[in-house]
Amino acid sequence: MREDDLQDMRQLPLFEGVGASYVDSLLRNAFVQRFPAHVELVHEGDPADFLYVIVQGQVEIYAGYRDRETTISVLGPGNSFIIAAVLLDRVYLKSARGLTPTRILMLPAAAVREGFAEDAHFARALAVDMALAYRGVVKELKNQKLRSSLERLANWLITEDARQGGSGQLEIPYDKKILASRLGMAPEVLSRSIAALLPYKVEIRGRHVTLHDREALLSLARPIATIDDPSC
Amino acid sequence: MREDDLQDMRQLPLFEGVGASYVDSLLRNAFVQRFPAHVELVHEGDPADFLYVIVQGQVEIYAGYRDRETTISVLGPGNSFIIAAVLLDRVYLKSARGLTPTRILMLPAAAVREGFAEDAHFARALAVDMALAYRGVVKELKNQKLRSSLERLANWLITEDARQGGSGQLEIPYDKKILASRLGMAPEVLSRSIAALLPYKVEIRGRHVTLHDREALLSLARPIATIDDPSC
DNA sequence: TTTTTCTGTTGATGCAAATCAAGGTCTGCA
DNA sequence: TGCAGACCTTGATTTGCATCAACAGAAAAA
Repeated sequence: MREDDLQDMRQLPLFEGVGASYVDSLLRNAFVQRFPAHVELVHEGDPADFLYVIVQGQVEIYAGYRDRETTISVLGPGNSFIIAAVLLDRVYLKSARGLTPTRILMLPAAAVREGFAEDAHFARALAVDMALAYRGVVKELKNQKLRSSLERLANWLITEDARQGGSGQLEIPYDKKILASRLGMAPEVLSRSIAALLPYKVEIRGRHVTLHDREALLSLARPIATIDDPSC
Repeated sequence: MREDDLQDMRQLPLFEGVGASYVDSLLRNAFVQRFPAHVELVHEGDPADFLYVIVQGQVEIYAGYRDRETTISVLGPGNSFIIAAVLLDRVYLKSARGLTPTRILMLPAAAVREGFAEDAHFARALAVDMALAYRGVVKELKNQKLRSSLERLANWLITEDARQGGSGQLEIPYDKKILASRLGMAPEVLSRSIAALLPYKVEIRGRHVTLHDREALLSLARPIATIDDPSC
């Protein structure tokens, strides 16, 4: 790994609070890989050989069944994926592919498991990461089981707006068909749901969204902390 | 805590591989509580004051939104719940109530967090438990997003049969309306789905189920390891 | 016991969302 | 510049599931 790559990697949230010398010993066994867009990085059912950390680009986490496919989440720089499979030494439950060209840090699974046993700070960082991921999925399961398509979209818009600064102006960060899959609906339904938000003063042109009346949208969406608050 | 209670607690999977003296020091701050059926043990949105471990009885984990409610899972003896909230010192994302009278071990959250930092074996046990729980929710999310009601029921029957010994004879371990909520459907839909399984030689009388033709049911359900295999 | 309440089934109906189909728009590329 | 192939939208139709309603049977309470 090149020296300036190393510099970048040390800053990753996963290594926060972990001793510098230990981070470096982990990184010595790791490598950074570039992948073109649309390449499958991980396939569900395969043994978990690596822990992946995104350095650059967007990664879609998805899963398939029969001829169907659904997006579980879309991750960006700083996010890691499949910690649980690595820790338990089992197969991946989800697949992953880059939506853009990506730069990915790959940590050999065995080194991560050893790290968990040897360095308490690293163990804590892994556990915190996993706990956050766990709560994320629980929220998503509640989102799916308790809400209609329109409610999911409305709440996504509000949450995403907040994440992008809360100005009422936001960009959908990926294709609409990916968003539809993430929200658990067919692309056609997303199109129609967007149209259905017109009375709530939501304007969508391409990927750019303007929320002209946040109060109206809020009264439809009715977000609650235990589903929608990312800091909760 | 009484001495024979202590004996029971030391056997819990959560303490497997953890030094006996450390387990005892944890248990000194803990207590075992009995609750009558239908009592709410934990309410979503409340701060996580305790880690709960089921000693006896069944506990329904559920969540609400507006006037709706859904069952996330039903847990039994040996299972713990809300590790992630305790570890992160955040609020519970789900509520819990006993379906039967229960006996619950309650570990103060602060002690658990200290334990994670102080005892590497306990930290590992917690992390493994959390990783398994995480993978369970991921599977459930896939189950919800990728399958129809009928497919979910068919796969549940197969998995539950395997869990109960694989004899083709099984008992539904709780009310059908709880099962319906767990499977993400209205009780009426469960009734009709059961009727729809008649051509597949599934016989249901009350809570007792007989699978007369597992092959036929398998061809409908089409289970896959990354959703249905509990050991994966 | 009788009465009441709860659980589960069945029928009728309405709605949400998937599917099928066609056309328009944008993008990358020859 | 023009074409091929995406992405997205809109319309028509079907399907899956929820809802409403009524009732039977079982369990709990009087």
